[in-house]
Amino acid sequence: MSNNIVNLKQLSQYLGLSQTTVSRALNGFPEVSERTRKKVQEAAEKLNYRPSPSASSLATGKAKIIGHVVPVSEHRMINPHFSDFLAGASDTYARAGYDLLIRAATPEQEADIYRDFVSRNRVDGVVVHGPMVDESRIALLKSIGLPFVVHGRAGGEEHSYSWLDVDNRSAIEKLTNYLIDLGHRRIALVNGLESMNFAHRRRLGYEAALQQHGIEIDPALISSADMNEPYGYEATMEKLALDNPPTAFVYSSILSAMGGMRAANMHSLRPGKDISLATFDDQLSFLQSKNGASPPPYMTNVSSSIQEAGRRVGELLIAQIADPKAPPVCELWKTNLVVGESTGRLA
Amino acid sequence: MSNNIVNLKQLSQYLGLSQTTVSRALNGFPEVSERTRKKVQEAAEKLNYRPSPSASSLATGKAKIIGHVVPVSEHRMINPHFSDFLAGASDTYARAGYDLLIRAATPEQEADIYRDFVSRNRVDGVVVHGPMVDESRIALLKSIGLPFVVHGRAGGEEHSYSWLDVDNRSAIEKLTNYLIDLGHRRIALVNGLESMNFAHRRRLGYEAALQQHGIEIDPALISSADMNEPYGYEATMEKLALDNPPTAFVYSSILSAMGGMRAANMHSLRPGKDISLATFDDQLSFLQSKNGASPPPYMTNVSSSIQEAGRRVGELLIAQIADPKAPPVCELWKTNLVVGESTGRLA
DNA sequence: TCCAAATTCCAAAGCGCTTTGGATGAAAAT
DNA sequence: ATTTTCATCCAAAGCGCTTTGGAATTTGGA
Repeated sequence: MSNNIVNLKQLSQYLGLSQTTVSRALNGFPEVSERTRKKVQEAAEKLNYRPSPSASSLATGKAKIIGHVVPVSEHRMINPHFSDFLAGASDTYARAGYDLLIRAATPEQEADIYRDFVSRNRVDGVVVHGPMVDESRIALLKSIGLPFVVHGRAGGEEHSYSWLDVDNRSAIEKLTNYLIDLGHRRIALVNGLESMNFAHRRRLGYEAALQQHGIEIDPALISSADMNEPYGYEATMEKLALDNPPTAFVYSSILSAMGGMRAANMHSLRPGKDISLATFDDQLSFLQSKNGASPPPYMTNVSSSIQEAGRRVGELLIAQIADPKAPPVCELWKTNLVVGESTGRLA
Repeated sequence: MSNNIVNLKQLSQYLGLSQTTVSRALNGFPEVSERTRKKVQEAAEKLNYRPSPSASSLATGKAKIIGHVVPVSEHRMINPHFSDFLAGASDTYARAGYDLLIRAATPEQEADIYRDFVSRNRVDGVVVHGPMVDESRIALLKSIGLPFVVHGRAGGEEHSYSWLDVDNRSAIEKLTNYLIDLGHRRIALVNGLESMNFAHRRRLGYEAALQQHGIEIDPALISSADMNEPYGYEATMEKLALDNPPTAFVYSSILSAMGGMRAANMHSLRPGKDISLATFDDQLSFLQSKNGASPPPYMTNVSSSIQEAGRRVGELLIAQIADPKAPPVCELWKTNLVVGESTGRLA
């Protein structure tokens, strides 16, 4: 097991060739004969040659790294959703020879970090997480020319940059409509932070469904916050305590839906009988059983794999880095309604 | 808003100084007068100078990056535990001017990746996740001289490298003893993968508690697998179906404990009355309410913040990188028993 | 006043790679 | 046999930073 570090110079001396030729042989350039190329490759293998990333990055201006800057604010972006996204993305990156770099930053630092990234090419591109309704990063990234793909999308002109999003609006509309079809009229929405675009769109879907059926929108039935279990619990408890409580709940995340289940248990309300619960499901892996049953298996949902989204966003970004002039790619993923046991006809 | 990229050469020309002096002024070397240093700093600020990471990395051999290689195997390491750990670690890194790099790898690739990391200093150090009972990475990292800190620890000689671990054995022993004190004799252990060191130690703690009270260890009451919700559910259901089912359960993770709660509900067993559930709790943030109540709040547990662990491991690693000759630091974190409502005296 | 010791600064040599602009020799064309 | 091509290969110039080994200037002691 030799840990000897060999550099290009030594390798080329060993081979009796110039650095140029060795470099070209290794990087697949055509102006080197196949015979030499093979010889070079074998020697590189044998001497355990590995090019220095900083040196080649310095020479080429390419870092072979993709950046993720995650806000460290009140609403934490590093959560189970994020790790599942990463799991998908990092897999794509690894296959393509890219590394994944994470930088924690306060929202105020974020712009500066992008500048830092691009000015000295620490990374070749970034993925933008959690676009807001009022999003400023996109314009910034465009202006400084750093390749990026947005997970989600902003409002406004949508085809001027690459993004991958779930059709949040129609997903929640579907879910809400289903509950209405079951006879429910008092339907609560336990939403994510509505300053974020995805939550905003979900709200629109919810409202559209109600309006289509002439149901009045009751602000008391809607809440918006960072999606986690305790929030789902609190929001559900609160609404169940109303004089005229909802008979059905729509959750923006499986995490808050779990809190909702807990609240229902607390009130001895049986999901699917005394109360109906439906949720958007990101197919978080820690809730996934090997045999593929969607858990909690009895929960009515619309779902979309955030891990697959990570994988795909990675692909889009790498493609864009390879060809920065290519037109932006926008993908809108549809969701399917899966009926579980947590919803039932209004008694 | 100038995005002009200025390099050292241009900055020094602008200042009428040599690159040497400018570099030294910026990096706080003593052989430059305070007056020039101030002038240089102001100019750097004004021209928006940012040193190129690849260039300085090439020149110094320091990457200012910390690596995390995560296995992409059957048992996914990228899970809510991991993201919470990252949240802590990345915060430490950001403060110290380090970036966090993640590389996904199959277990077979892992050794090769470490070599790759060190041979061309892509990273300055790594954190080792999920040490196994039979751990080979530690010896490897020592031999190639890449600074590392282990989250958890391996067996064998323990003070030859830096680690931070929870006292898993005593934690689970405490939990089990508590259940025994409540009168339980049939106690199940829903453990993590026992090829991993932490789970192995937890098993030892469980067995120790039983043995202290002369309770026979029943293999049928013990299971070991990747810790997630469905597994917790399945394992619990399975054991409840035994002829002589357990009256209490110890879970290795809140994730599987949640599955256990679901199974209990399924059997209409009221936690704390008909059945007792206790768990190890990593204080995952998505289960944490703002006001600090530990959720599910009614669950008896021993807990330790994995996010804090991430923060601390980051500190240890950065300290070690700064002074590679310093002796290894080992921290063993104790846990406290928190009695909730999910456990009760055996009826 | 003069010389030794600080103090402050600089030119130039790397770090390890890529890439430009030839050079060399062999094969093909005249 | 002489010129043109083509296929191979190479020397050397960067990429942007750090750092070595002095040089120039200032300071302080005799």
